[in-house]
Amino acid sequence: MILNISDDFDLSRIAGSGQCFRWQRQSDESYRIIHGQECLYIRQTGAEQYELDCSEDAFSRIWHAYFDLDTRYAQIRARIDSMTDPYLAEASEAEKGIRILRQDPWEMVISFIISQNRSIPMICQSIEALCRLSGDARQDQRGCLFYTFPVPARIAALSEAELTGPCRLGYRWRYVQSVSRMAASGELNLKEIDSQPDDEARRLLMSLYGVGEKVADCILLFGFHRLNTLPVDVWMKRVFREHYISGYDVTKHSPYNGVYQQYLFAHSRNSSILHGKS
DNA sequence: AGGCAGGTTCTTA
DNA sequence: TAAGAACCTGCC
Repeated sequence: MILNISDDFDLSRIAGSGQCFRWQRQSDESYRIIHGQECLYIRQTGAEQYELDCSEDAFSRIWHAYFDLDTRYAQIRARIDSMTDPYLAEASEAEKGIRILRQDPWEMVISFIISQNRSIPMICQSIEALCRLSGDARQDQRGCLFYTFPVPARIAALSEAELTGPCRLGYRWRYVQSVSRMAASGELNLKEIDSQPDDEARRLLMSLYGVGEKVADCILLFGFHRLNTLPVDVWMKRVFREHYISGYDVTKHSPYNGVYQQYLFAHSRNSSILHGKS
């Protein structure tokens, strides 16, 4: 189907934003996206026009929500005051097109535990191996095989050798196993966490083995769509150090601290790659 | 070849 | 309560 989107929507920026690890750029410029039991190919075909290889029905059932199309990111950007916050204004203009996807909470828990101390390509490799090992094989619209993200019990059933070998989790394998066992037994209930306010949900996530502040915040922002959550990693520390000497005012950026973080994070990485830092 | 990376845990004071 | 070491692994 052909879709018109007038709000911010940039596939390559979303793909590179560090929130999703199962987007694959194809040779024809489209992206293959795996989400739940589904696989989607999407390609930009005009200024505001996109081609999706799914039915109208599948789009309104699944992908509309996944891309968070009910949220107006241009409006969220418009709240930024370029007089008092020139750096965020610059970053949001440069990185316009990023959205916060509504991804599966369980997938986000495991993905961000795996993400610690690693680069994006390495995270993608590990997740792909994990899905290949314990997800369900399915065939996509183009006849290619893809693997769904494994449910807790399936990950819990994997051995140390499988988690450290093909999945290359290293010392993180214990974290992944522990959380998977808890989720499989019901001791960890993500729906229940989702019903809690931000600070309580954060506290519960941080009680999990292998989940510290940064990972908990990523899960809140990308898994539970808590748009006011501000994950702070080395890139954000650099932003604060170099551009917010007198302090970063979270109150001023509420309730969209998480969205603004995405602009600042992406801009920091992109300009440092441009200037050959890193 | 040794340091470092998008982080957390565990140990020690 | 806070600082420091250890941890997988790949890359420079």
